[in-house]
Formats: sequence, C-alpha cells, structure tokens
Amino acid sequence: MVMANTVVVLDFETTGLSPDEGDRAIEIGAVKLARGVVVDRFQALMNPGQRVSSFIEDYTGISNAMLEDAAPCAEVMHRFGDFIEGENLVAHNASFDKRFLDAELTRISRSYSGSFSCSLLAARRIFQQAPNHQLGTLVKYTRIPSTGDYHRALYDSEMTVKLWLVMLSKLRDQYGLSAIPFTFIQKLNKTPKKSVFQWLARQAKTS
DNA sequence: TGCCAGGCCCTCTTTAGGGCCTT
Repeated sequence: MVMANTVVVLDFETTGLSPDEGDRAIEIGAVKLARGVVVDRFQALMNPGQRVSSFIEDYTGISNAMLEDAAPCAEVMHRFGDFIEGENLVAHNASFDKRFLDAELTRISRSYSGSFSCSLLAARRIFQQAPNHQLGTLVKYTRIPSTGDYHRALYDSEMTVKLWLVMLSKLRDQYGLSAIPFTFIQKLNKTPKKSVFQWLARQAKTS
C-alpha cells in the first residue's frame, strides 16, 4: 500500500544519460516528506564497477577514488529499496531518475509500489515566466536560499524539496486549494500548459 | 563544455523537427 501523506524526493548522479547504453548510478540522495515536513534523509555513493569519465568527475565532484571506496550499487540499492517502500516519488525531470531507479532495481530483482510525479513538469506549468526550468534557475527564480552546491544527489534533492513546497504553497495561496494530494500534481502535469490556469481555476471552484 | 537517450512541448505540426531537461 502506498502512503497518502508522505512523499520521497530523490535524485541520482550517474555515469551518463542512459541506462540502456550501459550507464549506471553512482550516488543516490533522497528526502522523505510527511505533510510538508522533512522526516528522513538518504544519501549514499555507490560503486558502479566501471570508471566514470572526467566529465562526470568534474560535473559532480565525485571522483573515481571516492567510488572505489563506496559500497556496490546492489548493496546501496537494496537499502534504498527499503527506504522508498510504499512511498510516492518526486524528482526534477522524473523520467530521467525513473529510468535509473527502474534499471538499478531490476538488476537486483526488486520493484517498488509508488508512482512518480515530476517537479520539472509542474514548474513548467506553474512558473511559465521563469527564464528556464533547470533546478538551479528555479531555485533562484523563487528566491529559495541556496549555497549553489548543485550536482550532488542529496543537495539537489533538498533543493527539489524546497521548490516542491514553494509550488504547493503557491497553488494553495493563489487558487485557494486547501488540500493538494499527490494525484493532483500528477493531473496538473498532464494538463496542457496552455490551458493549465483555466484548469486550476476550475479546480479551485470545485474544491 | 559538449555528445550519447527519452519524454515533453512548441510550431512555419500531426506523413516532422528541434529545443529543453536530466548525468
């Protein structure tokens, strides 16, 4: 059974963009929210059994030396599978993180019961005037305090949590929506961008 | 810094192409 009032916001660092092309996870970070309050965190480097490129070392600050000392992906993903058991999931550009979560869990013959919602798709609808919808830009745009330590899994998860809460708050304040269940954001994200404000106004009237 | 892929989304569209996001 999936918990109704909790959500896990997660972020992977990886060796590249595509698990279908042999790319692997190298770090997972996640924050568990219960009714908008952080109640737990998860962070672990994992050894993918292959060297990462200098681009990834520079991009993430995660070096091959750091990964040599890390637990194997299988061990970390077993622990992470326990952490997300029964929880709904959020990520910034969720299709990316979902592909790696599915690939890494499939490798250890595990699955999960929650479903994903995407903070990028929500932000494209809610903050249509933002310069772009990269995580860092949205954090700055919404004036969330930041130290700028992006491209590490837990930091990006923490920033995504803050953005997620700002978006929920904006929906509540601007549209008078008292309760915003997880499924509401999933419906929002399936609503065409062009008509999303009319859709929100209708939801406000009927809520 | 970019490329690799895949999903979303726009448009000079739908018999398609390209930009945006993620590492």
